[in-house]
Amino acid sequence: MTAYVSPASPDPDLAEPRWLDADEQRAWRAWVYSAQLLTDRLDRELTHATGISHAYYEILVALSEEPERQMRMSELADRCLSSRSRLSHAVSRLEERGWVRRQVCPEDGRGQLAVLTDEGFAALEAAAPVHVESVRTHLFDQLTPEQVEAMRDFGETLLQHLDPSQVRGLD
Amino acid sequence: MTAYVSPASPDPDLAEPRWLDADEQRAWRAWVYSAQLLTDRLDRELTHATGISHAYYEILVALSEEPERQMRMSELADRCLSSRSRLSHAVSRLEERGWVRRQVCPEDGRGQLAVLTDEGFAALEAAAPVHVESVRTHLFDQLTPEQVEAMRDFGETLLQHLDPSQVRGLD
DNA sequence: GCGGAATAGTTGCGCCTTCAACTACGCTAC
DNA sequence: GTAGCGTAGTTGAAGGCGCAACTATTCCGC
Repeated sequence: MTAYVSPASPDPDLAEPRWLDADEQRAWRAWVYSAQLLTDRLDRELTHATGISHAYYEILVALSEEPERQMRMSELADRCLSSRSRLSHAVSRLEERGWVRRQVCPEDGRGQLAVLTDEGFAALEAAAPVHVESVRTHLFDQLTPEQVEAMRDFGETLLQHLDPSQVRGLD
Repeated sequence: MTAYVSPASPDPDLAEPRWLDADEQRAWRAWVYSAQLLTDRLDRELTHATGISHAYYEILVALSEEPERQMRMSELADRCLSSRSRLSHAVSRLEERGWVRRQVCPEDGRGQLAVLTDEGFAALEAAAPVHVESVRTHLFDQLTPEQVEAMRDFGETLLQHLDPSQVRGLD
């Protein structure tokens, strides 16, 4: 830890970069690669088997978990880690499929409610088994219980830093 | 483990879905959220500070690590977890910036070599400190050494399943 | 060598996402 | 009540990416 000490500057622009050592590099790359491969694989399998991308699937799931199967657009965007713009476009596409419908919010005339239709719920019910099987195959079946626990710990630690408000949504 | 046993069918389409229990659900969500938030954050910080997206950055890094700073298009695509099409598009953009140049491969007339230019290398050198600082701030600074080790273990396990050929590239 | 299959890479189209500009409504102060 | 500001959500243009179709070259059997 004393091999190289850069001046303790408060401004990262001026300080010597805190480069990764070989072990950190390896850990970092293992994470980047595995995370991208896993998300790509799950998205592709879901899309090809059901015609629903993971992004759209997440929207349907979020709505289905609400008591009335409806949500304010902004809440839905936050829940799905989506920008408002992105969600707006996505809901338009889902409306075209007849899976979601927009409705003005009674309490706030500016707001919109996204409502999951019965057709949307049926589409979700059809897609869910496909998705859970992918997640089992490519994630849980590959891991020991200890690794699953480590994954949870790791994920929650990061989540606490990156977006503490989402930690509450884990149940 | 005996509470619910579905018939052991070889065909996932016919078997009862292997739903996630509450703990698995929680671990899964923590991972999905944290992975997406982290990749989004890193990509955004890099893009805003340097004008280079993480996808483009990866291409420059891969080329810079080669002895001659050049690579066959297909090798580069594999290394960057990119489709050939995607890489071809990306290299065209990087060529427009003067950071990469295409060159026919002497050994194989079908092949192309992507070559990192001096300008491209300079752009990478300017961007690297920004990126490493983001990775430190949002990842390593948040984790204990044990969590880093668990992250590596987890990543390598998944990588071994999803794309064993990439395991060798970790160094 | 030559015909057919396989491989390397590119291209155009369409969908998705981002960004900035925009509309519409609500809230507060005066 | 109305001016001004903040919030909710939408829109259109521009760029990234996947897919399928395409060209060009090499490989292989004969």
